[in-house]
Order: sequence, then structure tokens, then C-alpha cells
Amino acid sequence: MDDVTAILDHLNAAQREAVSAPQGNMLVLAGAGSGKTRVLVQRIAWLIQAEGLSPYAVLAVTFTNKAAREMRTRLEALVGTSLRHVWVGTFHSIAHRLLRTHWQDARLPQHFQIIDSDDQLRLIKRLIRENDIDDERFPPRQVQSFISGCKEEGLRPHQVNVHGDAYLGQMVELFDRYQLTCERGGLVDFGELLLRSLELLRDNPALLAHYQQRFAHVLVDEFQDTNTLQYAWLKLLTGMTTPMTVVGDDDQSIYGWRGARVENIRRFEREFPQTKTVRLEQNYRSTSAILEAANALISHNAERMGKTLWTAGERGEPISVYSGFNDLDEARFIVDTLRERVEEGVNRREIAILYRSNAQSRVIEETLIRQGVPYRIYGGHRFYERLEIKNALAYLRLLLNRDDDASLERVINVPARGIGTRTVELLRQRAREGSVSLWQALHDGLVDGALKGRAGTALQAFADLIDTLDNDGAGLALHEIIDHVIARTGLLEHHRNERGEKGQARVENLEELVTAARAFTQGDAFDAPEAGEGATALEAFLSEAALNAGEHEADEFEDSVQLMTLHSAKGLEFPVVFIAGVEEGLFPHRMSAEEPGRLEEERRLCYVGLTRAMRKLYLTHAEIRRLHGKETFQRASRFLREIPEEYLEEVRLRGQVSRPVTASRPTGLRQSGVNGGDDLPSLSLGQRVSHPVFGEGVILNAEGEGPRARVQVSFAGEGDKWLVLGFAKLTPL
DNA sequence: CTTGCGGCCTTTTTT
DNA sequence: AGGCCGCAAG
Repeated sequence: MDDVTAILDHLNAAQREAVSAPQGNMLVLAGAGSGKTRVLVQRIAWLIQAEGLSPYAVLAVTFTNKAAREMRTRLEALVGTSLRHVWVGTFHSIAHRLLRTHWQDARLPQHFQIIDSDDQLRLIKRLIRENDIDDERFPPRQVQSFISGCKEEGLRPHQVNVHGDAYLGQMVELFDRYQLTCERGGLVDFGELLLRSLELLRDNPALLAHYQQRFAHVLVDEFQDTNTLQYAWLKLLTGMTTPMTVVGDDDQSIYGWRGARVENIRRFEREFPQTKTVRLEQNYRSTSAILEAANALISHNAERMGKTLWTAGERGEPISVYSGFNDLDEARFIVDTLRERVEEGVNRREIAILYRSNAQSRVIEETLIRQGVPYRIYGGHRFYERLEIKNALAYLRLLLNRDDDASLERVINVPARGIGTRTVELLRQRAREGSVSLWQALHDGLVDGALKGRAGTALQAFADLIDTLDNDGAGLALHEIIDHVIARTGLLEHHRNERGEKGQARVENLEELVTAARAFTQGDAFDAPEAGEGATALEAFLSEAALNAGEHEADEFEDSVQLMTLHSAKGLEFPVVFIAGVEEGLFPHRMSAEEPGRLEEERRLCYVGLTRAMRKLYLTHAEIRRLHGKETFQRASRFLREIPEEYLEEVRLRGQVSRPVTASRPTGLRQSGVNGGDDLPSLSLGQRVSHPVFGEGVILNAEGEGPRARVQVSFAGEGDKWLVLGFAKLTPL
């Protein structure tokens, strides 16, 4: 406390400037590996210790729970426990906290529940079916993204401008009904958390004034990932007068596809008064070979704010490029190589294998398993998103709130108890007619005798089950309630009877849920100071599960190789990194390769991948890959060509000479070429060809060998065509 | 009501 | 290939 300048020790000039800048709006453009988190943490310490702000007056917002946790941990390590009152959290957890505290002003039931996107989708599917809407024209996923999109733009159904468009009108109608269903069930989706809390503040000037006064400084991490709603939320909360420190990197914006607006960085600079911009350009993570390669790659993007990373570190080894014969060979190379590195003394946890899409992990996993290499995989289904867990949670929600239609529908016949779609449909219809919840409709139907016979008996049994469970729960600890529920509902038995490992894993997961609940009540996660009156442990647990779905990662302490998508690697670093599947169509993904904007996002994703590596980077691709059950010829990614040769080194199999990668002919193209035979032209994927009838085109795909081989060619104006090499007169251009 | 078969589609993911 | 969905048979 005495010597606040100690906070500035070991910082470079730019970092020091960012940490100790006088209070005012500041934009920190922080390149990969430039000490971003460090600056953020030190900045908070500075604000409190040098500027004299109360910890209560500081709000720090992140995107992920992981980032929030890391920031808090580092803050506490730096300054001690006096900082535990700093508000650090994700946008969603902070919004949740506001809504829990001010549920009445937010016009929410006290025990509202948060639904995740999976629940949301189910609910939408139900609505579409219920209203006899053509799900071909209105695919549930599209409706879901429409609704989320509206909320992210801060729009309520009546605010959407339909322009007399019938299609849009129907969408809005569905949005409206969806919202009504949520209101009736006391359900709040992720977008709603933010929108509702924004409206709460906007419509309650006294409340807004309170929070504007309370927070003296607001800090935001990963600003390039904010969406329109989050931007508006910050604008409202700060009133553009509370000073803000925002940290971001436009080159690492990889979430445009889910609403993130990179422009928010520029907008902030423009709209918030007297914004000071600081660039952190010195990289402390990677060798210069890796960093220069990344710089060269990203320079191919046009839309940039301009920033060039440099490092004082050594050049290091060149980036190794391996061209596998097929995906199995690629995996074999990765695993062999990493085993060599491990033998040299590298810890397995220091090695990461990154890929564009989850489907790629399978082959690599199989190879790792075969060779007995322990690995840990991030992503895929998180614990609280698994089917069996969601079923158990749905029962628990029903205990708290019988009117939660989504949960009721989820488990009314799980495990199967003779309540089929017909019966559920009848229930839905009655609920709709009476404008009541499904539970209410069920009850009324049993009372007035409309639901009888076999279905009636089954429904009665279900209703009794829920009520009994509720009664039994009185006086029990949280984990005992859950234990009781999974046993009494038959969920445990249901999965035990499932054959194979899958059922076994599900049973274990259910048991793990009980353990998690025990830990939850005993741990400090359950201190929820502002969780509101009468908040039960169960309620808090359910919120935690919805908001914090990914916490469960097994074997955290075993030294294992890390597997994850490029997206989930953001923010992490590893001494040794493999990026697999660096191929056209996969990376950049074909869904994104067409549009320039989306291609640039793919390139940023590649940039993120490259800059994860500290010492050694491997880029691998396969010439033939099994994709969706079919063998496809792949050609090397354009991103490989965008990295100057001088940083690359092609890996050849043992005994072969290694030669530099040439820019004109990317690795492996020769091998991946379709050789039509001696008298046929030698063609390669991606090559431009000319056809006497169709004109000029590009080879997209190929299958078979010899004269009967077929190639798929994309002709300008003629579209894609499959041609047999022996007949089609194709001339290479 | 349950089960099994065939057709369809296939990024990325946090909250 | 594999998961999901809808449909038809048991």
C-alpha cells in the first residue's frame, strides 16, 4: 500500500501506461501474448491502491467464467483478500445478479429459472408443432437464431420492423409466443438475462442512478467479442460518464457468427468521450519465427486497426509442416512426434492439438488411445449439458416450479411410463385453450375426468411422483434430494439398463451430479450474497448449473495432452502446438470461404491458433480425408501459402530430405493430384481447367482412378459438374 | 406406446 | 460415419 509504484515493476512502457493512466476512458489494444490479463489485473490494483477506489466501486466484466475466475485469482494473489468485494463476473452472471436482486422491478417471478440454448430450442420446436407451422420454412434452429438475434439487438417482438413481409411476420409471431411461454413458466434465456437487466436499469432511474454511483470504474475484457446488446448495456450502466477500461484485439475477433461486433472497438473509441488508446505490441509468448509467421498471415486481412507484434525473443525453430497421406497418417505423425517431445522431457500438458471442427478429434483420439497417451479433450458436451443430467435437472426444476413447461415436457415420459405423444399433445391443447401451464392442465384434466383410462392413470402416477418427491425433499440436504430424485424417478435404473458403455457412463454422471451437489453446498460457491430472499440451495444450484455448465472436467491433474478446437484455445498458450487439418474446405471452413468477411474471420482464427504456440509449432494436413463417411481429396490451406517460406520447413518421412515449402506449389499438392494416366492430363485439386463446352472452371473434388476417375469441376455460370476424366476433354490452365 | 428403419445433414461455442 | 427426425409396423 505504501509503495504503489511496485505495481508498475516489471512492466514495459506501454503496459505501465495502461495500468497507471489517469481515470478516463481507455482502450487497450492488446495483441496476443502481450500481457493483457496482467495489465487488467494490475490496473484494478492500481485503481484501488493508487487512485483510492473502494473495491466495491470496481466492476470487471469478462465473457467466460474461466476468465472471471482467473482474474479474481490473480487479483487476490496480487493484493490479498481485500479485493474480494470487487465485482468480477461474466456479462450474464452480473445480469443474473441484478435480476435476482431486483426481481420485482424486473417484473419477474422470484424464482425464475435460466434456460440454456438447448432448452430454448426444444421450447421453440414445441411451439412450431403446436401452431401447425411448416418447419421446412421455419426450421427451429433458424427461429432460435432469429429470436436470439433480436434480443442481441435489444429488440422485443413489437419493435421488429416487419415491412409487411409475411415471412418475417410469422417469425415475429413465433418470437411473441415464445416470449409468452417463457413469461408463463418464469423462464429466462441467455439473451433475456441481458435484455431484461438492461430494461430494468433503463426503466428504473433510481436504480440506474444507484448503480451508476456505485461503480466508479468499469473494466471489460475481450471487448471485440461484445455484441450490440452488451455494448448498449455498458453504455447505459456507465452513462458514458463512469470511466471505462476496455481491452481487446480486433485480430482475435472470432465470434462474429454469434453476434459479436468487432466494430464495437472503433465505436467505443468514437463514442465514449476522450478515449485514450494504448497498444500493447510486445509479445512475450512466442519465438520470433512463430510471431513473424502470424504477423504475415494476418496482414492478408484488410479490415484491421493496425498493430504489429514484435518480440525480443530468439528466432527459434521454424514451423514444421507435415503433409499426411491421409487423416490417419496425419494423426500418426502428430502422436509419434509428440511422443518424441515427451521423451525429450516436455510435459504432456504443455502440448496442445488444435483443430477447426470437433469431428476431427476422433481419429486423433483413437491414435492417442492406441498408443496409450493420456489426453484431455475440451469441448464437446459439457457436464451439465448431457442428456441424463439435463433430465435430472428438469425433475429438480419441476420440484421448484410445476409451471415450468419445458421441464415437464422433457421428463413426463422419461423414463417411459406410458405417456406418449398423443397424450402430451392433448395436454398441450388443453393448456393452450385454458391459457394455463401443462401442469395445471394435467391437474384440471384429472379432476374433471377429461383425462382417464390408461393415459389418465399414467398421468396421475406422474403427478403423484412429482408431489411425493417434493414432500420427501423437505429437510433433506441438497445432495440427498438429488440422490432421492434420480433413484425414485427411475432415471438411474433407466440408464443402468442401457446396454454398452454409454449407459454405464450415464449412471456415473448421475452419481457425479450428487457429488457435485454436495461439493456445491459445502464449497464457497454457495454464498450468493444477493441471491434474494428465500433462495434455496436447490435454486442456487440450478442457476449455477445453467450459467456455469462447463466446469466439470475430469482428470484435471493427470499430465495429459490437450485437445481442443481453435475457438476454445483462445486465451491459452502452450509450449508445443499442433494445428491439424490445415486444408481448404476445413480451414478455412467451406461454409466461410466464400464471403470475404467470414474468410477474414477464419484467418483471424488461424492467427489465434498460431499465436498459441510458445516454442514449437506444427501445421499438418492430409491429402485424403474421410469426411462424412466419404473419402475426399484435400488440398493444403491457402493460409499455409500466406506464411512466408522462410518460417516453414516441410517434414518428410524418415530417410527423405527435408526441403523448404514452395509458395507456388503448396505442400503435397503434387501427391494429391488426380493422375488420370499417361495419356490423360495430370490434374490437381484447385487447379483451373478448361472444357470445350462449359468453359473455364476449378477442380473441387475427385474420386476413382485411371480413365474412369471422376472430377467435380466448378464452372463459372454452369455450376458444379461431375465429369469422367476419360471422356471429358479437360485442359489444365 | 414403443421400436426400428430409412432419409437427411453435417462449423465454430459461451452464457 | 453418426446423430436426429419422422414414419410405419408391432
